[in-house]
Amino acid sequence: MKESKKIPGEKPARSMNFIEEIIKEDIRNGKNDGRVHTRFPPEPNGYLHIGHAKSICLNFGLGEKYRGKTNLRFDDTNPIKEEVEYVDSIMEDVKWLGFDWEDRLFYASDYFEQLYEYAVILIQKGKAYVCDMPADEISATRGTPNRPGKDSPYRDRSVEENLDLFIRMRSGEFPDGARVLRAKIDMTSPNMHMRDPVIYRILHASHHRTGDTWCIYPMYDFAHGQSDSIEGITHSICTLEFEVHRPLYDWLIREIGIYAPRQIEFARLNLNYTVMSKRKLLELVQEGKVTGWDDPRMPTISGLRRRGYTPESIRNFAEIIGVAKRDNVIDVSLLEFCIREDLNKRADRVMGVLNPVKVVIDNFPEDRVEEMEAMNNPEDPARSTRKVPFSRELYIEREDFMEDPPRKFFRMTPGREVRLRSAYIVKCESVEKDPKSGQITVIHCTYDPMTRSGMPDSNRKVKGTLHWVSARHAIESKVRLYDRLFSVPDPDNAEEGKTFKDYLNPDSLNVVKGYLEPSIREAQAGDTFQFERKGYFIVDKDSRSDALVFNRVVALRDSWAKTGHQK
RNA sequence: UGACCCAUGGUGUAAUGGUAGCACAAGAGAUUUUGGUUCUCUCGGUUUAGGUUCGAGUCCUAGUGGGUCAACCA
Repeated sequence: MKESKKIPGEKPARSMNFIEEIIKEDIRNGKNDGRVHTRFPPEPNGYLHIGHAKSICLNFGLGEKYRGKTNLRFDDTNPIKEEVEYVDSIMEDVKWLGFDWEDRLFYASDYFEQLYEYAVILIQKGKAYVCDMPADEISATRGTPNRPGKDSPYRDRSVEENLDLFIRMRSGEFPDGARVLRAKIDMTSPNMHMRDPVIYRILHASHHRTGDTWCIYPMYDFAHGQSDSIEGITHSICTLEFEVHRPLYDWLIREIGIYAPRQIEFARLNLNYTVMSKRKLLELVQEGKVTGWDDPRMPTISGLRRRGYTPESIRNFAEIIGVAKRDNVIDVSLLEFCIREDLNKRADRVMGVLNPVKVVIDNFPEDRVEEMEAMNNPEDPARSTRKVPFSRELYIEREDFMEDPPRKFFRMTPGREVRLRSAYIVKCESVEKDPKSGQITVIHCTYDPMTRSGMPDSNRKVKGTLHWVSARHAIESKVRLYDRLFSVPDPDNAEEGKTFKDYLNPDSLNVVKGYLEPSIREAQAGDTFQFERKGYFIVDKDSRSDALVFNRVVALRDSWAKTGHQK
């Protein structure tokens, strides 16, 4: 049966992923009156990363696509790990990605009273009991995936006793760990999560929102599904590892007798050459392996933002990688493709030399300065042009000159003409070297005055075009060249005796001095540029108008370097 | 000695019993005042064995491989 009936708001561009299929089917069947309501439920115990971005784009994207709603809900049931700093950063990141939860900002802690009442319902139904065993005993009697667990000796307490004990747990009568509330399900279930899971624990800890109001806190399993239910979530989308929780999710909602959302699991994003666990990212931050959660090498959203990734590029990335149930490792080159594609259209071009060697145009008058007109973005002529000063002494990239070049080297070499971008065609006549090191100190050239850009002779065919900057007009600035944080594709998979940190790339950051054309002076933090022939760069927040700081977002594709001729 | 989930080019992801397609990566060429961009082309895939069917990537069974589950974390 092939029905090609379009659901309003649906884009025909891409085929549907399995979650969209499910939603489409639910809409067709009139489930939830055709309503679609999702949520993004982070725990505020760390910064969001690109994997969360996938989930955010999925959940909010579904909301947009099916004209539904998406809530932002903090899953804040563990006061020991959670902090306001994280709440703030998460909201900033979701907003920055371009999503809007409107008036639907929620916290699981908003529901603590309701959740408590749900627990009481369970107790009254004889479906939950207070267990006095210490944590290690509960663990020991839970069995293993292969072996069934054993009933707790407290399993058959009366409803009255359970109620009394639970009330006293709440009132603070017992110390941490003294008792827990457990769901009474089945200690022999093949699913460990159904073996009388703990649903409330005693924690005399101050909560970032509820303060000291509570000393018992619900566990994830007892908070998440019920919160979904309270908010009227129709499709509760989470990652694969929660698949085994789904029977418990459904059981609790059924036993409490409340609206039942549907949990759907998808495969989380993995990226090569990085790590994606909050714990490991936290470790890198705490041990100073990076400068912070927003270090431009981090896969965090704040890190990518500081690196120069745009929200559009990340959303497009999330779209391109798709959504499925099989484990996946995405190649970082796909992420890089997405940002290059985006920045190619929007970043203005500018010339900057990162590893300079001096060029003297011997037949160019010493005191003359010419203003060259350069296009800001050849992809978009509407972006107009700018002036770039040209003078007798220039810098070019040291690797753009070779005295004794390999074949197919199109750049400057003695006796051969090359074009200086937006300026003149020049020819290298001689070089000066440091007698000790043999390193080239000055390249002497002559220029052809008839080949200024725009003149007829400038149409002459020359092999190479080089970027340059007038030495005396150059603006010196700090340029941070970033590379991948890890030197191996799968740092999580450390060999015996090593940890992921043993695979940190020692060359992930290389700070150099850049000599940039003067038009860059106006650049503001957050502005992105293409340094022609080099890559995309963003003005960092550390930048000041008299001391510019750039981060390299990503280098340009370099098909010359790939041939292996280089160096 | 378990339960559950997953299996399509190098990496992702489509194909909803009827021509295995797309993107990235890789390679070749064209264009180019960025060795960028753009354009063209090439390479390369259904985990195995059975079964159902006129027809199977798709359905069934078994195997193999991978993943998840034994916090009072989420």
